[in-house]
Amino acid sequence: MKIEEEIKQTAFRNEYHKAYINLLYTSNFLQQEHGSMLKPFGITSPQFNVLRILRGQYPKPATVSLLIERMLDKTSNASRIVDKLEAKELVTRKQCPNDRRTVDVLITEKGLDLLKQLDALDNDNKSGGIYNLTEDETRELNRMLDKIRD
Amino acid sequence: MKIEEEIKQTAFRNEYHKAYINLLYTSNFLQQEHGSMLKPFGITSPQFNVLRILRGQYPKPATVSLLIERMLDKTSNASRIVDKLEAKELVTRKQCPNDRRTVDVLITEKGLDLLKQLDALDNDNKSGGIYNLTEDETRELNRMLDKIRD
DNA sequence: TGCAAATATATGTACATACATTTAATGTAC
DNA sequence: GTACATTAAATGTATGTACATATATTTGCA
Repeated sequence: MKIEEEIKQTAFRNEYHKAYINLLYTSNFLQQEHGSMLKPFGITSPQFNVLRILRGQYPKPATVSLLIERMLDKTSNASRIVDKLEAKELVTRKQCPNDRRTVDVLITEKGLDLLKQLDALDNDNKSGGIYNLTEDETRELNRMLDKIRD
Repeated sequence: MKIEEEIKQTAFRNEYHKAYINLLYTSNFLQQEHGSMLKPFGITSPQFNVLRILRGQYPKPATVSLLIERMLDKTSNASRIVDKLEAKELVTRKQCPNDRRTVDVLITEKGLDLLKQLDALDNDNKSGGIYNLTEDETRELNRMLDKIRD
């Protein structure tokens, strides 16, 4: 559906304004879809992102700083997301002996298992959303998005 | 900066995955920029969006349902955003006499003034962000985003 | 050495989001 | 015209975001 119909606005100031709204709206759309996919598994989207970063490091631990550096939303509160993951026993947290200011966060077996389940789902789901684009369009989209943030 | 450098990830599973992350990241980037522009004026981004919808209706009032229908994030909580705007005297709220379930929300003079100030800022700021694209690119971006949500 | 600056994480607060539930008013079927 | 479903808005609760501040530790340098 065209963005005009989605938010029932017939006219935008110009093509740029429309693209701006469209970008935000589409991002929300994708995040909500992803969120409802994760819901049955008892984690939220930010929690999932942190788990994936931790798997990328595994079997090494990650510090909270490293998580912040790699999270999509840099200003979010990594400490509290790790709190939630720790409560679900998907990660462990212990003070690092070398530098007692930092904390070693490590994904658990349970966390790795959960991600494995979700990987399987992802592989079965290569249609819709971003997959509506051709590979060429996807490359073009990446180029334009990088340009927007320049 | 390329998305790989932004989140310090050297490899993505494929171009689609990269575009997905890039879309979410760029949307956050734009929203944060916009949020800090609004901050000195004492309103948040969702509050601003509601004000704009109300100006679009002015001098007619809008119901909360209409706000939800037109908001970028459909699942957000319009009632509570209107609470905040009412506390700042940017909108008024009164029960509708025809249908006593609904509420008439109306932007105040103070609200209209605030938007006018922000309009001026917007006009002085037609560079950077989405304006890094050419107009052709912008049309192409709109087309691709609509396709993603199909 | 001693002490200020820098760093790593955690905490506090206001606001927003996601989603379930509640309350009140209206519409509709019988 | 009463009973039940529907609709509109508000409220409750858990989580996340944005930003300021606090606490502990380490670093660096006078």
